[in-house]
Amino acid sequence: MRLLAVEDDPVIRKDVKAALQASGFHVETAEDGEDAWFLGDTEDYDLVVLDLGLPGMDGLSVLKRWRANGREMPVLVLTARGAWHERVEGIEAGADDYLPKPFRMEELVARARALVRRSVGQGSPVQTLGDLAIDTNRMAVSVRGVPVSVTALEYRLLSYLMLHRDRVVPPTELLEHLYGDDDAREANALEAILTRLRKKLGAGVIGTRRGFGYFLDAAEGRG
Amino acid sequence: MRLLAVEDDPVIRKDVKAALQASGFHVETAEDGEDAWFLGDTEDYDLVVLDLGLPGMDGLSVLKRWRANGREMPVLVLTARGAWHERVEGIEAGADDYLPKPFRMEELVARARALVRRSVGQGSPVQTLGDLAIDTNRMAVSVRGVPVSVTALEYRLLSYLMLHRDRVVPPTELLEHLYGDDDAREANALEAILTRLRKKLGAGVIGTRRGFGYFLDAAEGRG
DNA sequence: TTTGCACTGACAGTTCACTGACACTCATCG
DNA sequence: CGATGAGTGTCAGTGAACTGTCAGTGCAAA
Repeated sequence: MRLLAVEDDPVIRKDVKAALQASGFHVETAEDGEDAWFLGDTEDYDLVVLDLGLPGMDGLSVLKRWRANGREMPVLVLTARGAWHERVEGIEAGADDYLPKPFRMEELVARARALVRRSVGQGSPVQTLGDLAIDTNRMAVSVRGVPVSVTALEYRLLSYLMLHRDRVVPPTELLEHLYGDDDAREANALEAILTRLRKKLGAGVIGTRRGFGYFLDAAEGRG
Repeated sequence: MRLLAVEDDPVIRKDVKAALQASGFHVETAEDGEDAWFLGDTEDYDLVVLDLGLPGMDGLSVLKRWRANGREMPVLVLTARGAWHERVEGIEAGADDYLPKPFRMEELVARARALVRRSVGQGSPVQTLGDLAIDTNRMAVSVRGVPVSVTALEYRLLSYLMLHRDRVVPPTELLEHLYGDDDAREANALEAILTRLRKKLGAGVIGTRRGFGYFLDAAEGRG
């Protein structure tokens, strides 16, 4: 899960980042409206947490410009306490949820998860790409219809690649997703998981772009 | 059965909670629309009892937002006496049943049970999966037609797995369902119940997906 | 050819789930 | 009131599955 947190207060920003990272998000941050707008417009995030009170371009304007440019990622807006007009304007500008300050970190995490679940979990719980199929309800994986037994880490790695099927995912990002910053492992741990997973799935499912990262190979099985 | 009761009047809330707990529901409560919406959007309930007259966000808005977000749990709406327009609006907003105030607690319990039964079993109170059969009226369990005597906790665990037969249920969720957030037990308590239950049901009924959770094994007895 | 990233198999430590034993609580009954 | 038994949580031990590390190999890019 790739997430952008936009918050100008360095203390809150640090706390928010820590809490979201602890619950498995890969968190990037922006401090002002200009940076936020640029990142949100050029990068692909699964979720954006956006403070409305920002220096430079204010949050509402950022959100409106994203939506005007067709950026559809879910956005969770942080508003000052009691600022009802901000909430209404936020919803109208295209926010998917709002959270009034001050808030407990657990609440932020819960809402973030709910938003992601909602945006991801629409439609069939079975995602397919080429010969590969992942049933996110049963945590089950199959290739060409044949069930493949995968472990917890293997499954998380695979579903992350499936979620970001449209790009090459760097190993650092995969490591962060699997372990978080807290207990970092060596890069080789990731390679070990990949080796085992490839042995189970067969060749050609997970591709490598040397120096950049890994990706799901859609060409396999041509469709 | 996990249930959310939304009611601002503390006296009624207490009575409702007591009555529903006495009939076997695990009851959580919310006092205003904001809390209700958040809980209903982030937690998984088997039933919601919702008073329409609430401070903050009113009940109808809460219900509409749940449905707009794809939350499908059955909702029983409580309306003021004679407020016909509220009932109509409630049904249109996605309520599954309504109950005009004042009401007798027995009636509330009866309707709550009916709603859960309707949403779970398609009319029949007996649900089957593979060799397993659960009679939700009698709280009776049988395997291959042979009655099995189960305790209260075992039954609740089993019926919850039956309710969510289409997915793997994490142990944390099972713990929440069995005990609620209030008095948490160690994960081992769950495993103890599972061991006893499996001994009664025989092998192959309840499956484990290591690192994810538990599920009812439909393949057993093939049908 | 050189360089360095990526891959692999083997191994060992760790974690996870399961299980039996025991203790505690509570209701029932004499 | 005390005995009894069912139900259930906790503890501790076990075995198996999982996974990180290591050491060595392969291979792509420059």
